[in-house]
Amino acid sequence: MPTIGDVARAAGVSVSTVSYVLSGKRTISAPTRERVERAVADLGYRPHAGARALASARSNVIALVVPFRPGINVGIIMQFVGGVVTEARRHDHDVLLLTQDDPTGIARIAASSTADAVIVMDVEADDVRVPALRTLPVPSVLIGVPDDSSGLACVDLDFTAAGRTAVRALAGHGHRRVALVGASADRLAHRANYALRMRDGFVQQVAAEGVEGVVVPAEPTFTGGVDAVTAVLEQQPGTTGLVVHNEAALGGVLAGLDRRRLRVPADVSVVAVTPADIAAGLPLPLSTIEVPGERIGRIAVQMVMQRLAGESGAETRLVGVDLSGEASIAAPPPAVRAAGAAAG
Amino acid sequence: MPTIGDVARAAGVSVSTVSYVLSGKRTISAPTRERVERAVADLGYRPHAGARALASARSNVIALVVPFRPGINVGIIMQFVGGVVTEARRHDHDVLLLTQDDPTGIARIAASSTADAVIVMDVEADDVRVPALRTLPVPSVLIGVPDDSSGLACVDLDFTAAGRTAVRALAGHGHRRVALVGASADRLAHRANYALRMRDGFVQQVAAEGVEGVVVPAEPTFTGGVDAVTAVLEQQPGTTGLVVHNEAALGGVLAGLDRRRLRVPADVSVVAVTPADIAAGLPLPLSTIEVPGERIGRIAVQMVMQRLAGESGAETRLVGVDLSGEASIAAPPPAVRAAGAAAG
DNA sequence: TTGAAAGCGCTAACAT
DNA sequence: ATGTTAGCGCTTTCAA
Repeated sequence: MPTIGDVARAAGVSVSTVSYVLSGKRTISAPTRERVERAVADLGYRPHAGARALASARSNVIALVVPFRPGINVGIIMQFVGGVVTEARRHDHDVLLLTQDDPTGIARIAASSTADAVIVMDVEADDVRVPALRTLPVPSVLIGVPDDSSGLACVDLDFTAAGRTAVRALAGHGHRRVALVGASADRLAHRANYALRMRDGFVQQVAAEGVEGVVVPAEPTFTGGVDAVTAVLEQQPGTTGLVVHNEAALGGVLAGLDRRRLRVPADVSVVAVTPADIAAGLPLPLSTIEVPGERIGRIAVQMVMQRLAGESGAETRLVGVDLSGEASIAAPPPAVRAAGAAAG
Repeated sequence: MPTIGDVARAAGVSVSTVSYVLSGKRTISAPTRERVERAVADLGYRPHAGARALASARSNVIALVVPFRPGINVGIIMQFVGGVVTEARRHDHDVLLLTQDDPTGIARIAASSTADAVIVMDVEADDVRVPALRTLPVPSVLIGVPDDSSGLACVDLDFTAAGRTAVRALAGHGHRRVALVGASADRLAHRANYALRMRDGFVQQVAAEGVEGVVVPAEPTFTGGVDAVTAVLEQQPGTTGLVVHNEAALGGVLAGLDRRRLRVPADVSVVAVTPADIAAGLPLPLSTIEVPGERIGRIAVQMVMQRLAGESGAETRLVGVDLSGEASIAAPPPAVRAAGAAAG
């Protein structure tokens, strides 16, 4: 591999000139720049990443902590990751993968200057990693919002708004009994922040609308969705509106309804909170509140870059929600509406 | 951040002694080692990754090229990635994420000594990246086998054997008309190697058993599975055995059968080629040929480590398959069997 | 506008 | 068994 010295020799300049041509931190005469650029191209020169990191105290690497535990919706994870990697490359950074179950990973990466910053996915409300992030020698950005977000940079979809928006839409069409088919029991037990906030928004708007509502966890599998439908109808007979915040269970939910001869939306209205491509793969067009995973990943990187540039500190950014269309929302069937009113 | 010099001073030894204690490349007296280790712990010292990479010509990073294109089964991807990261950490390496659609990524990472080796996932039969891998200045390992694997290190499930095993099991139970519900048309068009080899194995064994078979692509969605069932029954009426090699469509396939009142396995036998956890999430117990994604990821890392140690060169490792149980395989229904025999 | 040279923190000869 | 020191390849003062 050629070094910066080889390039300098080939171009007939000093190594510092080559360095400055590459970094653009000094004005260089056009002829000199050209000679250097030609030499770089001819030799196929790439700066040695380690040497650069050592001299500049910047690795140009972002560490990303990805959850691999079961009960995780892999689809949305991949979207986040894709957004992070793409945006990082736009800022000339690479992404280093860390897993949740490597407890010392973050500290190791930061203390060894392997990465300039850390992005942590799937943050729990009382996440044990959060206190350590506050004292980390490199900036960090969380995807998700812990209970105590003081001093932290967080970004996520506004799940509370998602819950409220979904219920508002259903209630607006006359539904009086609604249900949230949400994250798995395991995720709730771990207090996954998105699951809690979704539930809060759902519950708040149920109260605000004066309707009845139940919250049912679902395993992120086909079977989980089928079982959730059963649970909903047992726990709250006459439910006509479903909010499904569990992409992996969505197929099962629709199958469960189908199996009971419940048509969507004639008998039951459904609002899906899911990445767009998952919704597109389902047998029915669905009214969807999109979870823009890729976009959130990109924002996380932008927040990292701001912090590496010394701008801004603690901040929570909640991406707004948007309910697309009325493909799977309609008024509840008259019979049930009457029954619901009678029961209420 | 403390440096190796700070540790040396605190322990009252030279920097090289600290370095050797850390690397274990020299025998150190017990008392000295203890003093150094204590100083390392007290100061919370971590070697600077860039400095180490510069001095040792080793970054201790493996680059992993992950596909993010649509039509990809994210579940299996995540399994590979999890296996790679876990095993890499066991060997004191970190994993850098590269995406398929960063065409210069591999060359950049290798030429800049950012990574010591590259693992490439989702290799296509005539993958354009393959020639470049042969001349890369760092070792590479492919997950998947291209048409011309000369000079390369490859690992994958033995998909040909998977196809044959599935057909053999179905034919052994008396099925005369079988179908492969495989990868998406898009993946086939790109000549994804696993899809081709699965198809080859299926076709070979269909011929060997003297039965009839069709191959139907399926989009990796619920709808894709439903549609595939329709296509199978149109293209080959009386089909009683299904081999499904498309985890994301599996739920849809079962739903499609259910919708036609075809019971599994009383009317139709099903062999699923899928990661174990996907099969576990489905409404029926399925006879499964497991795709051991995590294990293959681990093997890829082990192959990397061998090559970094200077051992072994070109090699293709095909992980053997195993058909678990007969939960969803039974003899075909008599009526159909007779019809099949009549038609054959 | 350019060059010379002092580090950055570590590894691995080369000494002893 | 341990210490000394010359680099590794780059960035960035300090000079000119």
